[in-house]
Amino acid sequence: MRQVPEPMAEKLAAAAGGFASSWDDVRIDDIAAASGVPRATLYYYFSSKEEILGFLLERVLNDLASAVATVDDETEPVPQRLRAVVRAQLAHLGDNPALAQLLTSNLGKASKLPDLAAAIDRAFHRPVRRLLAVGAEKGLLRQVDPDLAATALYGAVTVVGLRQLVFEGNLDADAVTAQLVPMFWSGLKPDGAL
Amino acid sequence: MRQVPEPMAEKLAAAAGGFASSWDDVRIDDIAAASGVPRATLYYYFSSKEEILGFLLERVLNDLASAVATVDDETEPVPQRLRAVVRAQLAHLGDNPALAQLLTSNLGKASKLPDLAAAIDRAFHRPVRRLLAVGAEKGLLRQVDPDLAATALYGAVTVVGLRQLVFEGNLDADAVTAQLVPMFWSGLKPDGAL
Amino acid sequence: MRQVPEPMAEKLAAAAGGFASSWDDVRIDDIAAASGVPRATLYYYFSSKEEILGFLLERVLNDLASAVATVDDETEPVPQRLRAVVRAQLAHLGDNPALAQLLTSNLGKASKLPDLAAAIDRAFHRPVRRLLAVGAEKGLLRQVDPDLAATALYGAVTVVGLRQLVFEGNLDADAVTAQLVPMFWSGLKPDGAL
Amino acid sequence: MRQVPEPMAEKLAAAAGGFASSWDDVRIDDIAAASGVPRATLYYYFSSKEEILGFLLERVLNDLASAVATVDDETEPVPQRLRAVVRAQLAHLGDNPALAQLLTSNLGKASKLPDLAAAIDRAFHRPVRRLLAVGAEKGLLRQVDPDLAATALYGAVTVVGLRQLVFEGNLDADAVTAQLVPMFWSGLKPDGAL
DNA sequence: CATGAATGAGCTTTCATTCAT
DNA sequence: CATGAATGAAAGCTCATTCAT
Repeated sequence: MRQVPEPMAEKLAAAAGGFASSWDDVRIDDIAAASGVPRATLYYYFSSKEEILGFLLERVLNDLASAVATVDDETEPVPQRLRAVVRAQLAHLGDNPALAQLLTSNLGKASKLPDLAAAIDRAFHRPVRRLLAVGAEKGLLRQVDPDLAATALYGAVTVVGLRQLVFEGNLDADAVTAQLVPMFWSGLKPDGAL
Repeated sequence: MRQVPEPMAEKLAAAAGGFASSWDDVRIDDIAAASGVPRATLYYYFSSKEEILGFLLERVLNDLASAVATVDDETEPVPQRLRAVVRAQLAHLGDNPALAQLLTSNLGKASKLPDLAAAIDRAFHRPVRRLLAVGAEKGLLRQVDPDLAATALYGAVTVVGLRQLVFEGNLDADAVTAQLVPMFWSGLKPDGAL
Repeated sequence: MRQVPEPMAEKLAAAAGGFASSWDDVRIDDIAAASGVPRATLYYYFSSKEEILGFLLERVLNDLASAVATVDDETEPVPQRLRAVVRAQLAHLGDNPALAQLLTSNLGKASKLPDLAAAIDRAFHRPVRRLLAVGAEKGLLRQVDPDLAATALYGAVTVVGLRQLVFEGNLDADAVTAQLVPMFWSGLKPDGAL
Repeated sequence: MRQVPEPMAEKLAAAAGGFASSWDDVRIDDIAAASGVPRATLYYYFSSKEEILGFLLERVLNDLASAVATVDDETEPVPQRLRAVVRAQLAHLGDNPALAQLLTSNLGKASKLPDLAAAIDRAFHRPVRRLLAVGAEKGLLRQVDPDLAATALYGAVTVVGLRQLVFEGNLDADAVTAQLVPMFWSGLKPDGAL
């Protein structure tokens, strides 16, 4: 894969907005037409259609990782940080609905896109995992396996987010955060129960 | 779609074990070869490849719905019922790893398989949603949007379950339940905190 | 490669008449159009374009081998037999000009068509080699390496034959035989010379 | 076609050593990589890929023509001259195995490379044809059509030579000459026969 | 009811070639 | 003079699907 010129990367990312469905249903011709980049030029920069998908997904995941890093203020208390991270992830889903669906619809291809798993980890799991580890260390939260808990949060956040997008058409990050975070923070049990 | 003879349905379900990857990467020939059902015969029963996927997924989801219904003892207290339902879902994932991955990898096709969304709802969302509604009604748990909470649980359960399957190769339903359910029940906050 | 139905084999052989040039300049579409066999059907029977070439060439070489076997009367004296064999080869070239050129133009692909070398041996080299071996054994001709001599005859016959086809447009097997065989039989030296 | 700088010509000729197979299987990129001449630079000097082939083949044929002219001592008797010419042709084949194969594998393109036929004539046919004409004129050899005989010799020499190269890996020009020339000079008939 | 044979439609990919620098 | 970047124009091939038996 050659170094992709930034204007072209942007054209592709913009075009990806139209590829909500399964990547296999998207033809190279569609990508070429939607992005304005000639088919053969795509193959000059990418060596396969799959590599284009990988490029798009990694790009959006890197964006998310940056966004999360930006909002995560280490001077804040852990609960607020957790809320901020989740909110950033939801907001990002809401801002990139098509790419988010593309990501979810193509997790099956993750094995063929080895870097993808790492990018998902960087964008979703790692920030949460670290937060949980720090919190647990300081006694600021219950002892849980940070890995499993981070995965559970990832699943909950993405699935809830996508569901909103699919059924509502848009995603109000604040509203969803307001529901989701307390559920994770305080649990389902009624106040006062064990 | 004609009524599929049960022996053939079982052959297909068994063969599906090999189709972990994206459904589009599976050729009709592969299905025919793996199941022993001649290609043209598949077309006698199904009208398209997609219909085969739908059949397989609905079948496994109906299994799950039954399993969940079986373990959900309405005479038990809500927390135990929640635990039993989650455990049944995880156990089912562990027993049908390939189909579980097939399901997750092909959520993107859900729009083309309208019955699929309903089957997922029956198997995953509805039992939890009802439990949460009942619990909330009786004041047995915190007020949460049952729909959103059920979705969050669905996401957490399936993503954690698949992650175990992919990384560990198998899924210990009891162990994962023991971690996941308290996390949802009591939340992440340390005992005594608000 | 599936068993090719005879009608289709004939359509292909007939169509090959138009493919005098390099095989690489012939597109699958051309073959489909010229033979009336749909492109996809060609791929049902052959697994690659190269396999089609191999099929055509082996077919014509098998024809030639049969023709040679038919005219080679073992009760005749060796010189007459040699003449008959060479004449049959030239006549065959003349009857299948396009395939003959295809054969010669694609010797470079022989390495990829392993059976081709064997078919050439059966059709051209072996009959001559045997004749030379028999003749030499009986003292009916000069001691020569039968292998090399057969190769030399093969080269002379095919190159002369093709040259006639290219420059004259047709090939008079009798006339060419009448020139070529004495040259090989009596040599270039003048009568009486050493 | 621009005047090709000699260093580049040599690089190309050297690189051609790797292109034994059909010219169509050689990509411009391969030529660029093997010769070290950038792809676009090739297009600065040649106007098409075919022109590169033509250049290479004419170059080697001109070499051969020179070599033949050098060894053909007009003061020698015809038989010795014939032997010397054939030996020179075989030696040249042995010294340029890849280009020799390239030439033979691409005779089918001769029609598109009009100069090629002329170059083959100069290198292979003409010297022999002239010798035969001179010999016949002086009664030094049997009356044969010089054109046909020269073609037969060309076919025999090149096919035998290439066969040696392919099967033995190298070509002992003296040994092959020692077998081939007597066969052409004295024929296959046993001494004393008609 | 089941199937082997056949095919239309369309895919990804390749590669010779051009051109701005 | 020389070249990296870019692309138009196919090419080979695949595969879901149909159909005669």
